[in-house]
Amino acid sequence: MSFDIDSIFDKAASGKSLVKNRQALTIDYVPEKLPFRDEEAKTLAQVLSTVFKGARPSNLLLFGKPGTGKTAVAKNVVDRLQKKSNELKIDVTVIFINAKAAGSAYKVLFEIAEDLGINKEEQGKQVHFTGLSMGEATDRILQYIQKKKLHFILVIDEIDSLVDKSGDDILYNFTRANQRMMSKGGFVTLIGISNSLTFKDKLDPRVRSSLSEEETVFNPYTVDQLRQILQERSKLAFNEGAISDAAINLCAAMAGREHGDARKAIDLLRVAAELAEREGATRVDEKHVRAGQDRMEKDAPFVALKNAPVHHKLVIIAVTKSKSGTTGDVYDTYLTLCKQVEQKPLTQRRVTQIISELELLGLVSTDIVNQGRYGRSQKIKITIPMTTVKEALKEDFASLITTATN
DNA sequence: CATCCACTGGAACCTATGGGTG
DNA sequence: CACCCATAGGTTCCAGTGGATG
Repeated sequence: MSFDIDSIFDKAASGKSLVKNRQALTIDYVPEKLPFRDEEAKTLAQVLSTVFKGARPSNLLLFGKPGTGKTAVAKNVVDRLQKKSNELKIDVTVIFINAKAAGSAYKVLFEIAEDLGINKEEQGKQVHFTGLSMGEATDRILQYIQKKKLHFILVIDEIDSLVDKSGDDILYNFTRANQRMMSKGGFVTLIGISNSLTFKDKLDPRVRSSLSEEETVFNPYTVDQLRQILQERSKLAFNEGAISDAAINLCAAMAGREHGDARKAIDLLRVAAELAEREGATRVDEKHVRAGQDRMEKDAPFVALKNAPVHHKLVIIAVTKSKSGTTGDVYDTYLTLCKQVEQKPLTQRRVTQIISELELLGLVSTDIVNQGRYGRSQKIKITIPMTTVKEALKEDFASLITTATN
């Protein structure tokens, strides 16, 4: 067992690492300069600059596919705005929230309150992490803004997930609040960032028109742009000569194949670098990028499966064991599995729901088939190799899986 | 060409958890 | 104390649905 361990440690300790700034390869990293996004940044800055004249900037929506730089541009501009406002001694309160990371609508409100410092100051008017109604929580926040006459810029990243989960009530209240506060000195500017271009359709017309007073669409990067982005990022992240041009080009090409997702490209670069370091290579090459791509493809379903709740796992096993793969058949198989492991089975309704969740995760694929007189159903297939399933589930359901393969 | 199967998928409702206000 | 709140993860109920079959 001890064959290689010393040499692994030695390699790591010898300081011959390829990466000089690992931070630059993470998703959270916001670079100083954002190539190919000057126009968008300029628009955003122009809109927000109104605040320095003491007036309310327009609300703004930023659209674009994942990895097109929306969040980075917003963070970048907003950071500078804050710095400038400190310099000029003009009060601007900026809060940046990721609705998806926050989890639920209420938690978004809670985070806003937390960041504003309401909970430290306002005795009896705090926004606790549970217990209040949404309306009450919103009111308290708005009242605070009004009382303090705050010039408040609220950036909501992944705003679509907020609306999906709990409708546009919160947005409605925030946009409407401006009309009430107008004369009294405080105001709220909302900046929404959305991945989905159809996001606006889900909004109430009143919210829609006031939320998208201005709009900016982020187009995907071209492969060539991705290449340049990766090149600049590599200069920050890697030591001189620690990555080949070919590797960068390949990264760009792979990520650009679907739509120019810079995040994916940078992820891939990072994974490739890790693999290269691990094998003690002196620089990152094409083969590491390929291996990285490979690993990312394999890892995602493995992790998803391993962390899935018990019944999701059982459903997966049922899918692999089921003969015909129709919903009814899978459900029957699932029922017997439940009996074997002494789990209380869920209803069929819930199981079909789980199946569609698994489909979203890409673990399973479904086709609707019509057997006329014999009804209409889904044909469900696993889309990942059996070995992955076995590997991921062996701890929980070793016995079921061995019988599944026989 | 109407029928009718075996589901699909929307919607309301339920329960537990972890709280709140007056 | 009585009664209210949000959320996750379920259940119950039920109106569709597409096309092979009689």
